[in-house]
Amino acid sequence: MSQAEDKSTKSPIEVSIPKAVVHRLSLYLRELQHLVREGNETTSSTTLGSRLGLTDARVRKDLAYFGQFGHPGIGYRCPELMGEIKRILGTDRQWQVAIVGLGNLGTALMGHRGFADQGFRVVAAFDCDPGKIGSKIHGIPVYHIDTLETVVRDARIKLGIITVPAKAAQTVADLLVAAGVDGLLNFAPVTISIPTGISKVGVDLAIELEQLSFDVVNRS
Amino acid sequence: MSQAEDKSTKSPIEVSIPKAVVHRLSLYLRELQHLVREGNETTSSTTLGSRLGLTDARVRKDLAYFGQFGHPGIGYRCPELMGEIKRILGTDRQWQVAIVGLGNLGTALMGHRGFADQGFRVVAAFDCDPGKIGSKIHGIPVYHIDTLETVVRDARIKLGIITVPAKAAQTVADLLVAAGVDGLLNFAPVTISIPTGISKVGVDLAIELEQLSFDVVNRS
DNA sequence: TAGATTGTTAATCGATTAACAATC
DNA sequence: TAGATTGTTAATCGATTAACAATC
Repeated sequence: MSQAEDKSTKSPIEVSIPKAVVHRLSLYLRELQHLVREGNETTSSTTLGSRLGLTDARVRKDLAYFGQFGHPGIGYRCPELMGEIKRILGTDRQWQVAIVGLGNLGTALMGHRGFADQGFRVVAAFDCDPGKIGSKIHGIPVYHIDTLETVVRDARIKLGIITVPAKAAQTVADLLVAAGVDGLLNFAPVTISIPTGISKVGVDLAIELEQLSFDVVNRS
Repeated sequence: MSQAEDKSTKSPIEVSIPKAVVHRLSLYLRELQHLVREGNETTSSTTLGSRLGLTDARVRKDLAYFGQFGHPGIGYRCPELMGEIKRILGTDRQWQVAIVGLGNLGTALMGHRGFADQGFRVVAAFDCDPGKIGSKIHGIPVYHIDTLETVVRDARIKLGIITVPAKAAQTVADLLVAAGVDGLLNFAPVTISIPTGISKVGVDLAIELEQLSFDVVNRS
């Protein structure tokens, strides 16, 4: 029964991966980037864990979901593990990203250094303010939202960032999906509906402050 | 032994509340705000849950951590429940907030509507660019970072938002803590260390995109 | 070899769901 | 009363931790 167990090749999704694990994968990647900058060639689950407030067992278990990346007695080689995590997260490639809604936040995100650093390139922005359309912000062209479908298709944009007011978010989501994007990052404080097969992540910055507020009020 | 069980008054922290529960509390609050805007006076755990992709049991269980807010046969009265959640989150009051680091993101957050809507008032901003100091952005005064301690104390600022580059984040965190803030919202992509008793929430926007990327690449 | 550290199994812990008596 | 919906208990499910043989 256990004749030809396929050990080395973990093909995409045999077991479904908990969201928390994927999130920590990003944390590991970020920490590895720091470690490399500090001149480390290898690291260990203990180091990685203690820097992030996790147990060493947790780190090893998380990575074990995806394969065997460590070396007993040695630890993990930083560049190697970084490569593996990027491959798993899908950031071993460049993603073309569109931003819709050029209020304060949308405009800021067009120039957000952290996106470029991790392989996300904002290549188009959309708004309906005639004063902005046709201009470039942070070197990125601003288009009228009516041209979204064409521009998104032509530029092979696969991820969309929604920074419009809450009441416009669903409409914009529908537009982006119709234009063929695969995933949406939604900053509007509403739950948007999307077809199955499309991915979605929601970020509500006020919620983060609320979590902080709770913590402050209820700490012992 | 079970004589004088204290049933009605759930005093702060008997059992420690899972983070996930507190996060959903914010989601409930947001959804209740929408429901009220749509003209609903009451709602149910089923409605609330299905709008957020949760089971009704989950909603009731989450709320039960904090008390009995519902009415059997009727459901939850929206304004009542909103009030309770705000009280639990600590957003039944106004918080004075400072932002440190006026790059793209910091500047944008100074005018972020969502913060004000939930009771967070950005009352001071700090940078070290002489071109910005003394000016007002979105009506908020910009100070030199050297004056942080005085300004933060005088304005009774209890929450700090860090939007400086990664390498400056720890220094800024130390400054804010020394000035007497109780909580930090950190947008720099590093783990910052803070004394016990101080609260911290970290947001790395690139991580959110990485989670999206993973989802897109690994969906079935 | 001795020391370090992995990947993985078993034991623990915690969170979620299902079910239902109690209540309006 | 009948229908709706709560708060809560018990059962299930999943994630975390501890421990350790295997390996460099």
